[in-house]
Amino acid sequence: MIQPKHFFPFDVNTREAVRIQKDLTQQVSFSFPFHPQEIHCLAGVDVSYLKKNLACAVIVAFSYPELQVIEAVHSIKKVQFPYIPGLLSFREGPVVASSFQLLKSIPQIFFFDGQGIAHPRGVGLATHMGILYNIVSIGVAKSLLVGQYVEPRSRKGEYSWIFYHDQIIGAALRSRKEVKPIFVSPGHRIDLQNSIEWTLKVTGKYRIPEPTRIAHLYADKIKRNEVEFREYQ
DNA sequence: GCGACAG
DNA sequence: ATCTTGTCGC
Repeated sequence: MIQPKHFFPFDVNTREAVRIQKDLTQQVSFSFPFHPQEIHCLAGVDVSYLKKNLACAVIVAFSYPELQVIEAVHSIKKVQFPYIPGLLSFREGPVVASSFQLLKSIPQIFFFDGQGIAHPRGVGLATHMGILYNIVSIGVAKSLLVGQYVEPRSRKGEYSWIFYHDQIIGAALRSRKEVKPIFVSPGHRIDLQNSIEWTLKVTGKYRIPEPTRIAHLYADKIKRNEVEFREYQ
């Protein structure tokens, strides 16, 4: 299984959380460790809520390029941290960590529902988890947290940079024609250009890339107790 | 002080 | 994130 460098920090307050992020931001890497040809397994991570403070983290692993589901795991856990823009990982990180313990596959790229480095301190959920597990991660958010961008052209695949403090931190990517863009930024061990390219490679006819979209659908099944207990592979 | 603000 | 059906439009 994929082991974290250390256990996810818990019982931290806002000040400590910010301190941790400022420390983590210096550990981000942008060098992709794989040859495009050797990518055969990807994953999508999504967190939803069964009740006000009862979260469910889903991780779905896919074969690439077929994008067939190889494995799907989930864990349910009470969240102990409030939702504060910029500190999402301290709220959802613990549940995601629980799901990681159940994952047997070893995805080479993880897509997260949230920001990568397009964050006030450069450490969004994707980046934080990426560093903690030393995995390749990409942040794919449905809305912007920080920065400014000009509307990208309407064709699928078009994108514009997201600027923050005169720095390019991500891209507003048109994942589907005529539809609101998604906000892509490197999580860890990957650069922006590759983040955009890989996101497009796993994007079909929907605005949300398949990994994250399917993970979200699994969460819906769980809410309706329609979880399939079939063992994958 | 005011407004912004991932999921 | 979540509460929620049909409906307008490319």
